[in-house]
Amino acid sequence: MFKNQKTLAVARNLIGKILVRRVGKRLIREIITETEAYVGPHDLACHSSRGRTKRNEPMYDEAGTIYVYFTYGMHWMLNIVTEETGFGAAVLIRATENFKGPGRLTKALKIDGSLNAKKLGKKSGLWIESEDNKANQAKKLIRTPRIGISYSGPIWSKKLYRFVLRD
DNA sequence: ACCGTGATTGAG
DNA sequence: TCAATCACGGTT
Repeated sequence: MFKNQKTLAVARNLIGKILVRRVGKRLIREIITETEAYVGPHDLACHSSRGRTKRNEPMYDEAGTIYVYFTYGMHWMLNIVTEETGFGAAVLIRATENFKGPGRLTKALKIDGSLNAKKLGKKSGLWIESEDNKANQAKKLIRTPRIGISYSGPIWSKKLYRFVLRD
């Protein structure tokens, strides 16, 4: 699903799907309720817009790669890489049903830099359940501008690239 | 509205 | 080197 769709479509379609995290023997299953699309190097809010750096290197790997980075001295952000290898686009998972906010989500699911650049799947212990669920079939989406990216200027900061599942 | 917190970045 | 910034969250 990450390879064959545009980043915006991936962001939209991830809403309502189930994010699964293995921590020890336990599986945490969470319905994704909020995502944001970072659509490529032309998108001034996207990390790839300023070229390849050590931090954003995983964004240039194949679709389905996990891109986790640390910000504000405290928080890990979880992204899934999209589009063609070498392009530099991703979807930020901002929240699930029980964990609102990207920093709280990663904390709850024990997601940190050790997952960076790994692939979604059983091996890494983080994946998306392929089956749709009821919430996905009946999903009612709201689109808004992305959060916390005012630095990207008047055009990109206004794009409706954030998707939220209506409560 | 303000600030903690520390890695990352780009400028010098 | 170094200062500014930051895809946040908790508190005032």
